[in-house]
Amino acid sequence: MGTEDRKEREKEQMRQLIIKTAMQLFIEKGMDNVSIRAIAEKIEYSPGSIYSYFKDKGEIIHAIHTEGFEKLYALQKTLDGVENPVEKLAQMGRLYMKFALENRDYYDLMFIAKGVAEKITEKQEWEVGNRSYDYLRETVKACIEQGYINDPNVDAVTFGIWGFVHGMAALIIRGRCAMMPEEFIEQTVAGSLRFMYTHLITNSKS
Amino acid sequence: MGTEDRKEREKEQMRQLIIKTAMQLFIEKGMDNVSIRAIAEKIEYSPGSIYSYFKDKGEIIHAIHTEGFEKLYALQKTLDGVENPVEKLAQMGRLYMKFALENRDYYDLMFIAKGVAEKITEKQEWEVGNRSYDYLRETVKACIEQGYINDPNVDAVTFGIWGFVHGMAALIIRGRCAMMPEEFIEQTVAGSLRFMYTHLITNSKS
DNA sequence: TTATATATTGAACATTGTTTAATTATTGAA
DNA sequence: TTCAATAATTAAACAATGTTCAATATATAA
Repeated sequence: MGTEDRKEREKEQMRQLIIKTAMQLFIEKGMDNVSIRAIAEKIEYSPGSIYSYFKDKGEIIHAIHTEGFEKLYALQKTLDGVENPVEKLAQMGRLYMKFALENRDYYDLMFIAKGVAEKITEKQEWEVGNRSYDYLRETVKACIEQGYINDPNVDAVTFGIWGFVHGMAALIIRGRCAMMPEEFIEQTVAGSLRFMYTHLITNSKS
Repeated sequence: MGTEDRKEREKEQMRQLIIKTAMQLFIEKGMDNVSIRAIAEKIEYSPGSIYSYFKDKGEIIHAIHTEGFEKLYALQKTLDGVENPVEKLAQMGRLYMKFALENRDYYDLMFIAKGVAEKITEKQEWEVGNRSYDYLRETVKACIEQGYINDPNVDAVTFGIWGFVHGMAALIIRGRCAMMPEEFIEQTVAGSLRFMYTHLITNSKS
């Protein structure tokens, strides 16, 4: 009797519906203005019901968080064919920034928001994130090995480059760019990325 | 009759007491676990009283936020005597990172936390922050003018360097560094800063 | 059909920021 | 000093939050 299986499937469907609805509301009303009650109302269930599908609100957020990492990794994988590691690094930087600015709620949850990382205790939970980090790290490693980056410390360079792109994204997303007019941000970021890749990498090969 | 003045002074004292107490509790219990009631209890006042000194909780947080910028700028000013702009930039990076990691609650409020920047509508409120940003910008400008940095776009370089240091700080403070063991973080950051300044600046003069 | 397991509900709880009417304390003039 | 006016403080209440739980409805298996 496949009843058990169907039940399982329905449960998973309900979980997905909750996640989807939560994300919709996140985008619509901002991450901090979405209550369990609002999610429940939108799917026409009682607030209490949510708790038979998720332990707490944090678990919903964490599910979205994981979804975001899937999306980001999928984007990174589109660079698989790029042979030159420097070119790959440059493209990855632009791609990462694009992802961050076009999916601000996802990005916020993944890399900025409080109370998300804190609840991850099992190592396996970080896997989706580590996968993306390793993708960057391998590219940096190739740059070093092929003499494009003149620094033997793979981890320091990788973390630095990640920090560089994340830093700009985070400052923009969290509204810390009052020193420049809104319409200049995009070109400034583009200039920063160009500056970084031009000087950090190309120049140091000579 | 100096009664008016004294009243004013007492009011200011009370404001300071509230801010001080709030900051204490922030450090003690974490920024998100401090309620108005907790602050009130600690200073042995009723919760309602707080509201005759601050419009709302955001105003308390904003006061601490401003205090943080004063501290940071004071630190930056200790570099006034450094003549070589590259040296100054390198020291500023280390100093900034040190400030961030040793005053995580302040730093969080200043550059990461939500709902702080959003409430700042008057331009003058950004002054404390802009002062610090300009200090960095002037140093970068000097580096460019003296040929240490080979890129004419002052704003792009400044924003990029800020993003670079902020990015690492933010990732650490918000617990996104699970890919490396805790005890490696410090040396990795030091390595990243060194990498940045070595390659971005010194090399590009030639 | 009936008993058992499951899903869902709505009310309740504690905690939050905030408001407000009532109370208490303080002040300046008579 | 006394007393009215001003200011400061309080306690109670409000609405909204995440979460729990006993009661109810539904679906399943015998």
